[in-house]
Amino acid sequence: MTEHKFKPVEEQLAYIKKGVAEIIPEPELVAKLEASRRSGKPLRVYLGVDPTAPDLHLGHTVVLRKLKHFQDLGHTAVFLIGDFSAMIGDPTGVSETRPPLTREQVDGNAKTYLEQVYKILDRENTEVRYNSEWLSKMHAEDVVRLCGRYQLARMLEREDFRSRLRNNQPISVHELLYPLLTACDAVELKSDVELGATEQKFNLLIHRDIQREYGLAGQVALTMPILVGLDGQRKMSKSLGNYVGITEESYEMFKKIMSISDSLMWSYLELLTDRTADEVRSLQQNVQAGTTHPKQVKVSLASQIVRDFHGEQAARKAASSWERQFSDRQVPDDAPVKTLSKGSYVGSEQGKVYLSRALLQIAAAPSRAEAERLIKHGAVELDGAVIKDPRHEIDLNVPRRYLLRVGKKNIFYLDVR
RNA sequence: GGACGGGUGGGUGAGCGGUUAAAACCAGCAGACUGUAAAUCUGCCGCUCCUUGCGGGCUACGAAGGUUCGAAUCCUUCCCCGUCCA
Repeated sequence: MTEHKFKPVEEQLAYIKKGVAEIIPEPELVAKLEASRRSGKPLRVYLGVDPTAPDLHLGHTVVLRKLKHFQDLGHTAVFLIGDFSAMIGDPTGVSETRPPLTREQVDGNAKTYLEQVYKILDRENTEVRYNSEWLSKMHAEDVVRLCGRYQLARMLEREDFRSRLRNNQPISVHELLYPLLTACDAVELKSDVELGATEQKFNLLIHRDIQREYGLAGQVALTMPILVGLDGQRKMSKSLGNYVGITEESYEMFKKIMSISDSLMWSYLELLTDRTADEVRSLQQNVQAGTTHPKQVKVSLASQIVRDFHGEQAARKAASSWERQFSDRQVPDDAPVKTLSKGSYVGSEQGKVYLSRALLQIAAAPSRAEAERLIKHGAVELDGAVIKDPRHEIDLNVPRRYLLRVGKKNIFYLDVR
C-alpha cells in the first residue's frame, strides 16, 4: 500500500532535477527517495531564509518553487526562518558587513515573508520553524563544543574566504560561526535535503558535515542557480533595483518581465515557470528556426509569472493592456488615474500649474529638474500631443480629464478637479 | 603600538588653490530605430526658483575647524580603509 504513496523514483527525480544547479551527492538523493518510497515516509526538505528585508522578489522564488516541487511530490517542506541568524548576518557574497538587524525588524520581516511565501508554497502542508527556537537557547559551552566539530582549514577552503585571505581583506570571526550555527538548524530539523542558491553551497555542505558529527545521516545539498536581474547582468536584488517584487501589481510585473532581453528569458522560463526543460529547449529551437516569434515566448513567460501571483484573469488583463500600450500604442486598460486640484499644493491657488510641476506633483517624475528634462526630450504627451515646453500651463479651474504620457512606459489619466 | 598610502557624484576613477556641479568610462533616463528587447545613433544625467537665461540660489569631493578675496585642492584635529613593520 505504501507503494502508492509516492511516484516512482525516476519520475520524482526528473521533476526534482529541473532547473537545479547541483545535487550533492545525487546518488544519495536517489537512495533517500527509494527508502522513502519503500517506507512511505516523506523526506524532510528544508529551506532556510534570513528575513533581512521586508519583501521577496522573483529571485527568492526560484528556490521556493523547488521546495514546492518537493511538496507536490508529497514530501515535507520545512520553511525555516532564520530569525536568529539574521541578527548575525550571513557573510556569503557580501563584501561589507551588514548592519545588524533589530529584533523588531526581523520579526516584522518574518511576518511579511510568510504571507508572500504562501503564494508559492502550499500553506496547509508547510512546516514553519524559527531558528531562534534553539539557537537563542545555546550557551557558550554549546557553541564552543560546536566549533570543536569543524576544522579551520576546511572552513578556509571556501573560495570567498580564500580570496579574502589572499587579498588581505578582513574576515570576521563571526563569519566563520555563521555556517556552524545554521548547521544546528539542519541538526534540529533532521533534514534529508536542504535547498539553497548556489552561493549557499558551502554552507549547505557544512550543514551536512555537522549533521554527521551529530550522528545523523547527512542531508543532500540541492542548489539552484541565482536568478539574473532585469538588467541581464547582475543577480536580482532589491538594492540593485533590477528586481520584480512578488507583491507588485500585476501590470507592473508584466511590464517589467517584458522588458528583459530575449537572451535572458530562457533562464526565466526554466527557473520561474513550470515548463519542463524539454519544453524550454524546443521553444528555443523554434525561435532560432524562426517558426516562433521571441515576443510570443516572452508574453507567455510574463503571463505565467503574473498568473502565479495574481491569477489567470489578472494575467490576461495585463497581457491585453500591454499589447494595447506597446504594440498598438493605445491606452492600457488600467492606466492609473492621478488627480490634481486647485490648492492641492502650495502655490497652486492661482489655478495654473506648469506641466513640469504637475509631473512632480503626481509623482510621474522624481524631481522638478527631471520633469523638465523629460519634457524637453519630447517624452511627455498631453492628450496625444507632445509638449516640449516645461512651462506649458494646465488650468486647474477647468475640471477635465487629460491623457498623460511620460515616456513609453508610463501612461496616466490626469484628472483636474 | 609604529611607518607609509588612501577616502571624490549610483560604480570605477581623474582633478591637487580660481574658467569645477567637478574629466573620462560604466550604469541610468529620454528620443529615433524595432518585435518589447538587444545592438546602434542622438540628447540628458545634484536640487531648487523664476522673468527658461550659455539666469539666480542652495547643496556636494570622509567629519569638524582653520588659512585665503577664493579650497575637492593648503594647514590642524578626528573618523574610516589598505599596505608594511612590531
